[in-house]
Amino acid sequence: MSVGRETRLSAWIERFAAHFAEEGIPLIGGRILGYLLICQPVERTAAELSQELEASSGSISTNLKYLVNVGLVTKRTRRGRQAAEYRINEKAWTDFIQRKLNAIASVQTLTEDGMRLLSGDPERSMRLRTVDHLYGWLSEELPALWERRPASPK
Amino acid sequence: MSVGRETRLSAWIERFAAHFAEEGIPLIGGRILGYLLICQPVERTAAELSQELEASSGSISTNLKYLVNVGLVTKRTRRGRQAAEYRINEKAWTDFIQRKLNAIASVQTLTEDGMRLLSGDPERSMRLRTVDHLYGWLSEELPALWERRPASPK
DNA sequence: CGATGATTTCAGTGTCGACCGAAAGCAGTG
DNA sequence: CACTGCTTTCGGTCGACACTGAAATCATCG
Repeated sequence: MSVGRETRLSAWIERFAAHFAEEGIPLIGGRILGYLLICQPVERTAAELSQELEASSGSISTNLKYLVNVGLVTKRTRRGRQAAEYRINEKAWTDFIQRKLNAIASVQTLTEDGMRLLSGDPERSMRLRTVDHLYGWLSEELPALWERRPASPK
Repeated sequence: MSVGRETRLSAWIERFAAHFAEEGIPLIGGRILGYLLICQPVERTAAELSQELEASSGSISTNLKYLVNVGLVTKRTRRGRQAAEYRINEKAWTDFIQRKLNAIASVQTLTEDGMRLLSGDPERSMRLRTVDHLYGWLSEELPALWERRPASPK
């Protein structure tokens, strides 16, 4: 007997959340993200998320605040509605990824500073030089690559 | 009165360790890494590291094991020496960085799977599609970029 | 085969952060 | 202005994990 689509979708959400948990995003935050990417309709209130993801209202609140803060989720309030509605902000994923690439490239400032401290001692700076060389290249190429990123599909 | 070079180097090590702590590497592990990148001579025993970095023998042992495991540090034992010597393995930084790039690109398998689960429902897969599009591009370009990485300096 | 000096193991401690749920706060409505 | 949801705040719990230091283990040497 085969499992239903919704079951498989919630398993997918869990995998999705697990991935981002490894990157430091709280599990519940990752679940919200995954859920908002595939739910229908696209907007949900905090209460609905709490129900659907079986998480406390407090956790939902904290994580929504965080996600709204980094821009991945947007909050919308409407006159005549006491409940705010949250939805995915697809646009923000570019910034999100860019931050990750920058984090990698930023090691270069570290290695560069180290090289400076070791200047005049080529013997001793050998090891750092190898590492600095690599990161130097990355800090050139990653931003350049990023510039060439494609526009969203139509 | 100006601070000595060694003082500034140990401040650098601390900054270095702090950076990698954000990426999930234990503080002491990061210190070992930074220290081994700039110490003279290049090899140190666990006992020396423990002294120099003011960390317990246990922490040093655990972290060295981890670093040797991921390849960033190599262990060398010598006949007639009871103490093993540890040193930086510059070569391993390429793998280390590659793993990071792969981690980013690997989200694509996630979005791809999600798209599959939503096939036949274009309306609902809109949001995921945007994200999948971006990661699809990355999972093409990052490995390609990486292929073009420069060789180590002479 | 002790003795020595090093490393690893391990139990215990402290810290930190995710999560919960109750209480307070905040619209919007009759 | 009280009432009805919904949201945020906040104290408290729990589990993970980095770190320590002592004890066990291991390798080399006399």
